[in-house]
Amino acid sequence: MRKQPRQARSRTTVDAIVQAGARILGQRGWAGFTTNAVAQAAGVSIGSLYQYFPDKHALIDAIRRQHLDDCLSAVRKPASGKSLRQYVEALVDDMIAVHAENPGLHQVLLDEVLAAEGLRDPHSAFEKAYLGFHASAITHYRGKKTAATADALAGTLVSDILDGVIHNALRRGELASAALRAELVRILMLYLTDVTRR
Amino acid sequence: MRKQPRQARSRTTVDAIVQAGARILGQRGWAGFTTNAVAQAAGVSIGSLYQYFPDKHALIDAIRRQHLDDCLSAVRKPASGKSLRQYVEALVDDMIAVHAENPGLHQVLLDEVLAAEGLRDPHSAFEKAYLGFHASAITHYRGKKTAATADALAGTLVSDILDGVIHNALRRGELASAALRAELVRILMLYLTDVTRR
Amino acid sequence: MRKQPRQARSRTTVDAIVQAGARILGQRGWAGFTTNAVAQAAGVSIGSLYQYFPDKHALIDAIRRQHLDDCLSAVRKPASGKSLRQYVEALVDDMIAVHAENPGLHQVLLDEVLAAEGLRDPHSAFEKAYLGFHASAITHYRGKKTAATADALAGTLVSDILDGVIHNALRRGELASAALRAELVRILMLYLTDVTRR
Amino acid sequence: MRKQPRQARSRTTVDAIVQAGARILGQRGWAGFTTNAVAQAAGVSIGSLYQYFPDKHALIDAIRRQHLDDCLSAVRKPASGKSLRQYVEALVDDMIAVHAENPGLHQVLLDEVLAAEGLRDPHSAFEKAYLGFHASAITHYRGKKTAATADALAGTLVSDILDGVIHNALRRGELASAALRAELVRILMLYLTDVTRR
DNA sequence: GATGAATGAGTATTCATTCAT
DNA sequence: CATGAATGAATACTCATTCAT
Repeated sequence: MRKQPRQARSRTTVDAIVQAGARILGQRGWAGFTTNAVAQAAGVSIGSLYQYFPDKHALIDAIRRQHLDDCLSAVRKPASGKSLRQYVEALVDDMIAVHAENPGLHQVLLDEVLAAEGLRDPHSAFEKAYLGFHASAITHYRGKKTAATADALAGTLVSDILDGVIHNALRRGELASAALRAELVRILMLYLTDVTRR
Repeated sequence: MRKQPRQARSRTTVDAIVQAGARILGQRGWAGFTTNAVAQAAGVSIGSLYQYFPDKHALIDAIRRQHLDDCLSAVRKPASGKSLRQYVEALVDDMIAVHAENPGLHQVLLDEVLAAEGLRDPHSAFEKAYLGFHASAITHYRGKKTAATADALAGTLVSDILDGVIHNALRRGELASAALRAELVRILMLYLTDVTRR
Repeated sequence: MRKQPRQARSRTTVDAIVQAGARILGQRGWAGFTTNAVAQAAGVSIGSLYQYFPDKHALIDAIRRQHLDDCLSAVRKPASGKSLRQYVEALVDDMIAVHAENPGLHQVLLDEVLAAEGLRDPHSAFEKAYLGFHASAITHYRGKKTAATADALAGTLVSDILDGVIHNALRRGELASAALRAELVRILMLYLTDVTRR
Repeated sequence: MRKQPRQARSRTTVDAIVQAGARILGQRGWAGFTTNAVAQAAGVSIGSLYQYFPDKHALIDAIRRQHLDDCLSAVRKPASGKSLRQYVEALVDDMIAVHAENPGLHQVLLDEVLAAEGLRDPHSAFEKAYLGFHASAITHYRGKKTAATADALAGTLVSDILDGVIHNALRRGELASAALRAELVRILMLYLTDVTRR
């Protein structure tokens, strides 16, 4: 960001811009996401937008950062005290909930923005943290001996399966399907049971 | 297409345009995909491009059509005569192979183009055919009693798992990983064994 | 024209092009008048069109020449043997008839083409001939003493009045109005009676 | 217009664009009237032009609107207090004056723009107002009984005669001719005297 | 701090014209 | 003679970004 908002007033402005940006991105997609449109939707002049964000890129980053934080909190919940089934069900339900909230935004951020912006950075701090949480949950259920590499791999698979299934369900408008939710739980149970038993 | 190429010469031109378009889309992404850039990369004047494609959209369509045909042929292979394990291994290997060929293009076509073009049609003829092949393979391994709905759901899950895992591996540059390939086979075996036994 | 059509076959081609051009100009206006469109409408390749007409300009010229010849024949009819009223009525009726025939073409040729092409040459052979016929008719009705300058001026006025009234009636779609025809006759009678009496 | 100019600065810009547009249209005709040319002539960037006019069409409209207002004011002068001769002379002189001012613009707006833009709307508010003024002046001179239809027709004829004669004089570069002016007055006097006496 | 007018490089698209076959 | 594929200059229009007020 170009300048840190010091007064409460500008704090509000920045928030308005980020929120308006998220809304526009979700509703109109990448093509409709223009800085002028965002500024107008935020009820702010284009000049003000550029006072806080040096360029379009920075604005996208801010939107994504906020979005990823929301996602992260869905997998950050500790596994301890839950059975494997309870953990998997909570995980699936939380991920579905996060994506159901603002479907458009999720899709665009993952689909368009990453690619369009050339920010496909697969080793971002976020992704590391994200996959790390999955891995440590698996380690937790394994019990005796540690198998860090195997758990990391399994965590990645779990994440990718969730991503693939939810993402495509979103595309097909079937995210609310109970059958799909049950099948997703079943697959992850089969896989994680097998992994933690090995 | 605006006009059918009659002479061999123009057939060549059209092919060159589509190929150049696919290359540019894969390498520079949606943002770098301009009609002028494609024409230049194809070694053709911009006028020639518009002689065959009425607009940018039509060119994208042609590129996608060709790409989807390639994808489809990976799952069209009959399951009969193979054990479930053989089928799954072939499926995984074929899908990985198709995506390894021109990584960028796949990602862009799935990620950006669908969204940017507003063509997120989840009920396209292609998708129906694609999911249909998965479902019928599952039916094949089930044996006795038919369970069309369940097989369709399972087929969708298989497709989405493959998509999620391969897609993200592509992003991380780990598509060639043997460990990942093995894990993918394992998951699908676990799932399909369970499904066909039920 | 680039080359004189010698064989009957090419004579036909040239005619087809000119007719197709007139049709397109009348129907689609100046904006829709493209060389490719004319060639296609004429059932001829664009290459053939350029074999006979060096450029678009030459094609327009040919169309106009033909059209002006049609117009000219409406005022070329001799005045002798008719009363002034008979002459005026014939003149008005002929002019209306010529314009009613292919309304679009007339309008475009006068309105768009002249200006668009920079061919506003007010001293063209055609215009001289055209105004000359008007003037000599007036001289015919004057009787005794000649007044060449005055007759030329009056001829011009008659021509311009006809042009203005018919042209605007065409625009308003009221060319068939009997009231308008009567009023036009009345004006010209009033004027010419006054002129030839002076 | 796309956006209302709020600051004085942008008011100036809009005026400059409209004036430059009128100048270019008059001098170079429809063909030379490109948005880039207008912007350059106005000493303004092409972006600024599009900030106020959504497209070329809107710019033309603005130019025409201004022009028609000028024309209208020439026939809006009340007839009361003048003799018929005085009225006709004033009318002819005003119309000639209006057209002499920026000859090219008038011609292009009437000839090319109307046709090229498909705006040949013969029942525009402007035309109605315009013809209405002519008609009411005639009614004024008629005296006793009203004859609305006849006066409307006569008004149309007066307008068309003026249009035809002035328009063609402009084409021939003879708009300043005193002889022509006298002849025009004579015709209108003959006609209106006859009409109002009936 | 906020505003919005101004900028101009860049994009899709058209169409008159040429020339190899 | 005829064809139509190829050309590319030109045009309308967008949008990220700057800066005077």
